[in-house]
Order: sequence, then structure tokens, then C-alpha cells
Amino acid sequence: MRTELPVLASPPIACCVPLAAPLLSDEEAEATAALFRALGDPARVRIVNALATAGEPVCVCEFVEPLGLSQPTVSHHLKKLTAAGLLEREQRGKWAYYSLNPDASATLAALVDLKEA
Amino acid sequence: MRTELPVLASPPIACCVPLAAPLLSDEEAEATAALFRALGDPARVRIVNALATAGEPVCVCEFVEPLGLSQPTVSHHLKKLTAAGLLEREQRGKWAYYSLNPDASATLAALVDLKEA
DNA sequence: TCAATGTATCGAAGTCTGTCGATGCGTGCT
DNA sequence: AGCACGCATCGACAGACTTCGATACATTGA
Repeated sequence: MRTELPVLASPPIACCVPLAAPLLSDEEAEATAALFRALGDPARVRIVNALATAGEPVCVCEFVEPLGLSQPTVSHHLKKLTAAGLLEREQRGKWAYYSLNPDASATLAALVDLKEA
Repeated sequence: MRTELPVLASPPIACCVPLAAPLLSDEEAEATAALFRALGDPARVRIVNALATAGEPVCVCEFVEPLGLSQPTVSHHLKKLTAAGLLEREQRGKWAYYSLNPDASATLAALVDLKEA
């Protein structure tokens, strides 16, 4: 813990001067982290990659075998990606088709650029 | 579990045809996920944001108070970001200064673009 | 209406992660 | 040399996450 500093006109060494204000709010930081966290699993990275290369909606059953995961686990990952706003779900008969949210790549690109703005 | 399909000329329904090959390897998927995972925490998002807005190396003690976390926890997050290749560490006397890896934003941008290539 | 199939949800087990206080290490000052 | 200070590491604990089998729900076809 840092001891409470009295107000000094000129601190002896150039350290611990407050950073410039433009820090992210709690909500912004959490929202940003949540989006990155959604992509923080190799299975979900592969799902997004597959959807991007496919360029069209893909049936859930397509993912189970290539990912080497059980069907409930695949469903779990798809739900997380959808909740993060990266995927969209579409029901076709008894099949569920998932596709990349068109805004996803723009959103991600904005996040990365945000660090340089 | 999907039953083993015999080779059919035209499956009765347009589902479960194999995806195009270009899926990420295990190593690529894991490396990509690890990088996103490094940014999957609000504290680390704020650290990267602060370093980006600062534009210059920042002393560890600068982060403790704004983040509202203990010094060991801040050190933990800085270590994770450095291990991910996003930050660089520099020792100045008894202070440790961290800065954004110059390649970080390019790496992140490439990851996002990777999903569209 | 009943059976079959694809998908989502539930409950549980194991692992990973964030957080802290206590402590060790290195540097600089007296 | 001794002390003070900044930072990293350690050990521990709570909470979140991934994964699975079992099961429920929804849709289609007989």
C-alpha cells in the first residue's frame, strides 16, 4: 500500500505523477474485455474463423466433428459468441445456422484502433 | 454424435457437408486465443488504454491507485500482458516502467483482419 | 399422433483465473 | 552497512470457465 503523500510542489523524482485523465470508464473497460474474452478460447477462434472463411451461415452439426468437442460444448461456445454480439443465429427447419454478425469485424477493428486513438 | 456418412452424390438435404479446409491449426487457434485472453480482463484493458494514451513508458506505481487494485495484482496483470507480447518492461533505478510493444497494435490488427482473409 | 433427429439446457467435476496479504529481492539514500 | 522504498513472487482462497453426460425442447416425417 502506498503511504499518503502530502502535497509537494516538486516531488524529488519524476515518478507517480497522475496520468492524463482519458481513462476508460468501468463500463467501457468491462465491455471491451468481455468482447476479447469471447475470443479467448481456441474453439471459439476456430468457429469465427470457419464462419469467416465460409462466408455463409453454417449448421451447428458442421462444427462438432472438426472441433473435436461434444455437441453441448459446441452449443455452449456458439451461445457465448452470440451473446457477445459476434454471431447471429438463424433457424432453418430443425437445424440452427450461425453466421458472423456483419458488424463484428468493424467492431473488433474499432477496439484495436481504440488503443491508438 | 454424427453418424458416419457414406459417400453420397447428392445428400437429401443441404446440411452437414464438410466445410472448406482452411481451418486454423491447433497452434494458431491457441495462440490467437491466448492473445485475446490477455485482453479479456477490464484491468488489463485499462492498462493498455492508459499506455496508449500516455504514449510513453509508465511507472508501475501509476497504475495501482487508478485501477483500485493491490500492487501485487497490478504486477500480475502487467506480467500477463508482457508475456503475451503486448508490453515491454524497462528498469529505471528502482522503478519499473512499462510501455506498449510497438508491434502490438499491428499484431492485433492482423488478428482481426485474419478473420476476413 | 408418435417416433426420430437436431439443438439447447441442466447439473456436476475439474481446471483456470483474479485477488489479496505476506514476503523476498534489488536499488538508492544516509 | 543499514534502512527505506518499489516491485516481483508465493501461498491461499473464491469465483468463473470448460467440458461432459443426461435430459428437455422443437421440428420434421411416418
